Amino acid sequence: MAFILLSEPIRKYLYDKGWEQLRPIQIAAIERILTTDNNYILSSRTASGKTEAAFLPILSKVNFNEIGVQVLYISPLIALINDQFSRIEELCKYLDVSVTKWHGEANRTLKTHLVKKPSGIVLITPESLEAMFVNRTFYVKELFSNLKYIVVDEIHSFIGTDRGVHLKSIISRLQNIQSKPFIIVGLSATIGDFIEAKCFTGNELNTKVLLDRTIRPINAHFRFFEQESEELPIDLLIDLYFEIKNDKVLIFPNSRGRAEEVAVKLKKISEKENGHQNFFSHHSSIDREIREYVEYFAKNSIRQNFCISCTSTLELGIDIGTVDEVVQIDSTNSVTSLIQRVGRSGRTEGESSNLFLYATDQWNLLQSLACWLLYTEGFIEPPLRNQNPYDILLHQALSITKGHSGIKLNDLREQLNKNFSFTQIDLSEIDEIISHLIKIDLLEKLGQEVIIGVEGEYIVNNHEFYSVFKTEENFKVINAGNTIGAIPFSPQIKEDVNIFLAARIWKIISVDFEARKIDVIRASDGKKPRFFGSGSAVHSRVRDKMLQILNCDTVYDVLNQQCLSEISRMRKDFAIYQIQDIKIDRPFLCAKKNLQFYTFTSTKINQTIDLLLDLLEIESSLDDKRSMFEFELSRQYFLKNWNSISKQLINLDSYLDRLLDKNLHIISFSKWGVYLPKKFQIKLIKDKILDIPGTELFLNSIRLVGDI
DNA sequence: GACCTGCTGCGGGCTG
Repeated sequence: MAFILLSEPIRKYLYDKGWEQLRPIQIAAIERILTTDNNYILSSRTASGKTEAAFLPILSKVNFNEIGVQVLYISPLIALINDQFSRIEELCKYLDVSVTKWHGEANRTLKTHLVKKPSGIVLITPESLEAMFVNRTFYVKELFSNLKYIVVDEIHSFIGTDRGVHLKSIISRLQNIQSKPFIIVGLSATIGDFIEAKCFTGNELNTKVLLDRTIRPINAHFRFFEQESEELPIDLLIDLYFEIKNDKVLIFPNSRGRAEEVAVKLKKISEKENGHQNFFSHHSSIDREIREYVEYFAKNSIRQNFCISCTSTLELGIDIGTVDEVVQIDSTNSVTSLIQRVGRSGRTEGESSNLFLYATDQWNLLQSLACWLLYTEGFIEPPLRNQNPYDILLHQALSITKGHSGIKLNDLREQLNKNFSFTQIDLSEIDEIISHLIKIDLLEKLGQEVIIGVEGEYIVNNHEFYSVFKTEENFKVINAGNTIGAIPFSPQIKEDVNIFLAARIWKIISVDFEARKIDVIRASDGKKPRFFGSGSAVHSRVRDKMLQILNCDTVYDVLNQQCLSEISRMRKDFAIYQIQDIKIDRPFLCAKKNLQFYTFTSTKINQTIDLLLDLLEIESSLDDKRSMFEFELSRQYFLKNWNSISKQLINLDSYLDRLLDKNLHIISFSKWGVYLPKKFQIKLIKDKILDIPGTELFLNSIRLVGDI
């Protein structure tokens, strides 16, 4: 059925390709896209043919003889655009349709060709679209006012993020210049909840989800090697080496520094054992060319084995070919992340694949097991709902004003008000934000018009303006004129120190603070580089599961003997609290020197409680990995205050108000939030860092058990 | 001891 619906050239393409059958998601997509005008979210795991599922029917349906770009493909990564370009171009040869890459590193001459004769398909990033709206408002209309389809790849990576709100706003602005609305097709990995995904099109009711839940059978193996120093246990590395030496492997050690440590040390072991030398590291601090070489090597090594030690740079769908095994060292912070990483292995249809989960301490073992169990139960964290994106609205207000080279105040208000990315924000709030922008000279009012103000010019004319996320400042690492990568400054960076980078060892020869350059030469021993960063939040379901594991006697067959005995040691430790009901009982211990309180709840709720304790001037320290607070107080004093803590939630606004006076740093997580009126900064902090309703529910339902 | 993502316009120098 599906095959017959496709146009003649597309059928020829399939025939030439020798595809004997289409995948389920492709059949469903072809039938629906070709026979309805709905928006669609195509959801299935990595490498299940989602790109073709979208493009086979779209290319069959669209008449490319019309003037203007007909199909716009939006991707979160340049690397993905380059990957997809060759696939889409191959398809388009059958139709005589032009395909143009448009991103910061794409060929300018080809971009100019497109502007002269707008047609066919364009592959672009959200930031490049933003830049076009800002600098070439006229071209946006010429190019994109006759669009038929927008395809958003890896849409899950945008959902619940600032970048997603930004992209939604851009799509809304594009929809505004059409005479007939375009259709949106989102491509997504398996996600927990589709409401937010559907909202991405601006028309939830008219957006349908096509879901292929088929998952590959995974054999999980847990291992435990306690880490006693700063470095990974050598036993762990040796055990790991013998597990992976004859395979194609991805290792996720959770940080850039550790990724380097793992790559360098495994390579050393392999040297001794006369094994292969294809050990690489892959993360944001490694130069793009070197990363591309690693990806190229992996994709093209049919016979040779390899091992890439990486961070989340290899979580998204960059094509690296077949991977036999995935190794996770210490726990992911979410089930979502675990699913993404597992999805990278065993790309051959019907084959089961191996997952090794190493832990270097008890709490990582417990969290890792909790994530794995939730994964097997089918739980996935629901995406965050960004209810109050005042900061992104502010950014878009500047973008629209700059793009129009001045705009009537009423038009600006109206454009922001009808933008479907900001439906939660009232017109009166938009007015307040615009007035504030005028007050701080980012905008200037001239009669009925607003233009970019004196202070605003610095902001909008900087290339940092096109993105809504912040980036750390880096020092370039250079060896004999070749860039190895770029790392953020840390006290460790000084002459004569040896560091790992790009799976090699380097000695720092000189540091140029002015030019932000580090010169290095090869060395034979050293230490992993240090990186500082903020962590990500753990969902309360993961913490619930951790407590549940501690409070039962199930013997999990994925655990080896060592892991089992660690878990039973923890169970023994927690048995003293005599937990009856894991939903409400939370362990409380009066130790020799301090009080300990285990919340077993989400990172956000912990952070909110931490703030409430500050407000009450109760000194405490939060260890979020253990989900535990420690206090150096008497039990009586703590309990007296604890009972009234939830009442303090109403004082949070005024407390945050005072905090913002003292310390602007607390809003610095938001690139554009720093320019908002204080009232909105407070709302933003409550929305993004804290969880007020969750904390209220938590505090009102739990019961302390143990030394009570 | 905690991740990742993107980037215009303009001018100068060089090549064919």
